[in-house]
Amino acid sequence: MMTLSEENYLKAIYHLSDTCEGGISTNAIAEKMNTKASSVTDMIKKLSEKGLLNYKRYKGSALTAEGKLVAANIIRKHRLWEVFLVEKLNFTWDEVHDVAEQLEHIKSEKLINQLDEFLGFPKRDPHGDPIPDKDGNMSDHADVLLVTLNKNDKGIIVGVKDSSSSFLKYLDKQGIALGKKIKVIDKEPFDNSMKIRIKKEEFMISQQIANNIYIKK
Amino acid sequence: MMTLSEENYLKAIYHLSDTCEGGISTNAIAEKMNTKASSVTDMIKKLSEKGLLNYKRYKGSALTAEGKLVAANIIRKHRLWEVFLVEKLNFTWDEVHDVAEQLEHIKSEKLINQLDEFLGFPKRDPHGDPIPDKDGNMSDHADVLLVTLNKNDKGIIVGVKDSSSSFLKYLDKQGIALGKKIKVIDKEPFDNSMKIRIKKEEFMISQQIANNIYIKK
DNA sequence: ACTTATTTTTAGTCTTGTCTAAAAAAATAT
DNA sequence: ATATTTTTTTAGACAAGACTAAAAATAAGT
Repeated sequence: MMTLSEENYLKAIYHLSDTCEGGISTNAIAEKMNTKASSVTDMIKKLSEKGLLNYKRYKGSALTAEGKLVAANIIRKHRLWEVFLVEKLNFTWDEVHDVAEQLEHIKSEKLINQLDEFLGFPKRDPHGDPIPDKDGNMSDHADVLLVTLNKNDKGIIVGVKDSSSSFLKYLDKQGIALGKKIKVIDKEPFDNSMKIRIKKEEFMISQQIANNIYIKK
Repeated sequence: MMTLSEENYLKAIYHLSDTCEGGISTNAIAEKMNTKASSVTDMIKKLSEKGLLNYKRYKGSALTAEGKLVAANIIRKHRLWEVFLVEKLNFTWDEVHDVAEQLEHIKSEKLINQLDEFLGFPKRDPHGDPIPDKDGNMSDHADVLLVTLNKNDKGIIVGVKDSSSSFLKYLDKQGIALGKKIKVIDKEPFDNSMKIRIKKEEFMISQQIANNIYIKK
């Protein structure tokens, strides 16, 4: 049986593996977990002994197949609960994260599979992130970041990279939501800011914003 | 903020206060919590310092008003989740307890109030136990145990005292469910076993069974 | 009342997960 | 190549919550 802390470490390492290739550094984990490197070293030893990750002193860590499966399962739970909160309990997409962070640790196979069915086997969470299946497989974010589009390109908004409450609230205010059609009216080469059109309305967004929105072309 | 362990102690003491009047003994708590008396002493001190219960060495413990409120809130969450599991996720009434035991510790005011609304503000959980409102008030079990009925008495099954999986499965097998009309055909004075009728069907039940079923006359 | 039994508390230890401070290994710079 | 900086690990300590063993307070028995 997995402790709460172990689960959180696995999840963090899984997410870090997405961006960085190769072994994950102890410091990177410490930063993500808001803890100290020495604490990470201890936990890494423990997870390593359990066969959930591979690690040699002073080299980075990498999840084993089993470790990945456990992590994907936690993420599956997190994202299914997020769908539940938004679709059934009227939460907004910027409110769900903290609660899902708790719910993801509830242990019951039946619970999560029934929840999946109850929600109609959703493929994405409210932020557009893919929901892994029972075996940890999920449709990749093959989609592209808005910032990579050029003048006159069109697409559909399918996800966000940053799920912070403040970012999501900004999007709500601008009328930027998943599923909306978007067209790049103009792009400023100097700072990569762009003028976009959503539903007849045109406005400017900075590169920082465009860098956190996924588009399906 | 309340730890998981503190919450479980409060809940246990709250439940014990239902049956026993007066201060709850350290040993009684230890037994209910499956732990040792010495551990209970430590926790009692902690809860006492937090103003959640009153205690003097070698005397029993009793929850303060605030302690009761906290406990009732945990029970509220537990029972609402049980309703959710049975009504929405197709759990049977003997499967819900362990999962609800985990879910009851999720911290989010909004979550529980939205869940309450989503379920249609239920008044009872799947075992017939009353669900406290936000202020900790709940309709009492003014109902009577089946064992107290006499020959030819009639009533409606409204709850169970024992919620163990084995007991609930036995009831399912016998066709004994909440809401069913019941009539006492005969009662054996020697061992208090009774012959009862539910839906034209008559059968015998022992005192032990009759002692764990609540009836509304 | 005084001895015996029970209950409760204290004292000290253990585990998990954290921390700080210092040592060791690896990476970088000159 | 050697000195310096950065990263990682070790060593030792601490808090929460549990345990065991023993002491202290209360209750019961005769």
